[in-house]
Amino acid sequence: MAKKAYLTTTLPYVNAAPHIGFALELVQADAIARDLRAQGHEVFFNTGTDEHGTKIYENARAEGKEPQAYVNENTAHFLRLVESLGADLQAGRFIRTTDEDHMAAAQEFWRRCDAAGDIYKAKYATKYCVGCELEKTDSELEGGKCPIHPNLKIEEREEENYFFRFSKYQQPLLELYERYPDFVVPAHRQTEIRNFVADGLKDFSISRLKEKMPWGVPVPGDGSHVMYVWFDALVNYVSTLGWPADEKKFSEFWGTKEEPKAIQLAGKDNLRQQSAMWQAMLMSAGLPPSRHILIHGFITSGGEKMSKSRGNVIDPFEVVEKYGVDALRYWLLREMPTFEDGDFTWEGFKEAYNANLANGLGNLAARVMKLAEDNLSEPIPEFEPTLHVIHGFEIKKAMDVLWVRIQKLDKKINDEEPFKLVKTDVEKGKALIAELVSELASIVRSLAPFLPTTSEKMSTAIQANKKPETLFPRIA
RNA sequence: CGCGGGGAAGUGUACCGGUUGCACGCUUGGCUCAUAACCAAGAGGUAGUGGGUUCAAUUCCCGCCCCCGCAACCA
Repeated sequence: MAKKAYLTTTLPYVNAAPHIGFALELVQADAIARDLRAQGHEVFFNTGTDEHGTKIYENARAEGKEPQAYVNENTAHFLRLVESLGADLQAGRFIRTTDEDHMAAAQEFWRRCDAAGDIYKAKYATKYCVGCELEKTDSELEGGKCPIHPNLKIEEREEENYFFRFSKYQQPLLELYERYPDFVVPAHRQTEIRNFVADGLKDFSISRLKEKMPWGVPVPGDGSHVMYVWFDALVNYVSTLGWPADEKKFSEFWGTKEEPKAIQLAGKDNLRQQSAMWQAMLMSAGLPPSRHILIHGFITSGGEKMSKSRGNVIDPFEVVEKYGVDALRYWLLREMPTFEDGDFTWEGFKEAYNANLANGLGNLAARVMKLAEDNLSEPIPEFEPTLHVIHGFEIKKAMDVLWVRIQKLDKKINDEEPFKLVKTDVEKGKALIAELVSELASIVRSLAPFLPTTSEKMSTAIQANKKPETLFPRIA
């Protein structure tokens, strides 16, 4: 029986168009999933969309739409992104937090936390701007005033909310980090979260009054509240596996308390939710923790945060349309540091594309296969089996190794001049060319987790002993 | 206030205390199988800043400046 593995992205909130940052997370997850498959694992790949909450409710109303219709439209864009990036959903799921089974699972999850004594009602103070007719968070206020209505006083309002006993899990969380020093990757993120937890935890609110915001999962046993959006959203990581109904599937992929297996990806802004809050929720519900939380950085654009007002937003679809999926995948996986921030500019993208895809990989494939096509009478016998190439989730480093091999192969051709050798010593020349092709084949195999489409094309060319169509035309 | 990360050739990055390495870009030379590609050589950095420890610091310690994330309800 194949070993089972589980991998998930966070679920993007569908109140805006898909962001290139989510493309990064998806592609990283997909590369790791493919690498795990190359190791013989059966991988459950999860991604999807987060569809409840205030922002969505308001946006839908602003557009005069029913919330469900609104999220249906927006989710379609995310689904299209997943498909156009070549993320491999076979034996996985694109989950939506409005899916029936997920909502039922969220309610069951709530019941278990409640049964564990971790949910209680308390007063919750909110800050309300009469001008906006909205509740405001501290980070939305400037000097205690609403930046849009600085003349109006912020009103303090109180309401009853359900709270989750986060504070109870301080010690268990610290033990979890102790037990798995590589729980959060990279290590400095684990340091960060450990310090945060060690500083003390405050219980957090997990519901909203339904009369104010009905767009959420109903709280079990209390018709006047809905779950606060991310309590419901986090549960997707287990509901996607059919939890609570399918115990077997759940424990096979998610793992057990003795052997947790789930690998989660998230951006650095999500460290706390994934590696502390969600883990505490799992403990409360009596479920095994995750095994790894992989934290990636942010993509800036021209050195600045992407934002509509700055007009520097990079649209992942545009990159794919212009240069192809693998060009974008390449940039995200190798030009972007795996765990740190990276900067996208079109000039930088083009430079990297020309240097490494057109001149590097593409040109090498062309020169080797031209030699093969002209001089070998048949394809090389067999490919060597694929070895998995990503170690410690260091995607960029794994790719760097491949590009060193590309460089070496180019050098070998220059040094040993097979194009001359075939003219002076046919047999030796052919043997050398066959050697070059098999090294290319080996590189191609290792490339599959990162650039699956290109790997496929090159592999076809090698098996046919034909020079492939231009893989990556140079960008002028 | 606090927690975490980072400041190095034009740009992006690696490293253990002991002549700063790599990639892209640039200059020159070589080759012609290849996508004006490939290979070689070269130019280019007082490693944010001020102290300290040391025979010796980019690498360790302290102060300061600047950038990023978190700062608890903002997916």
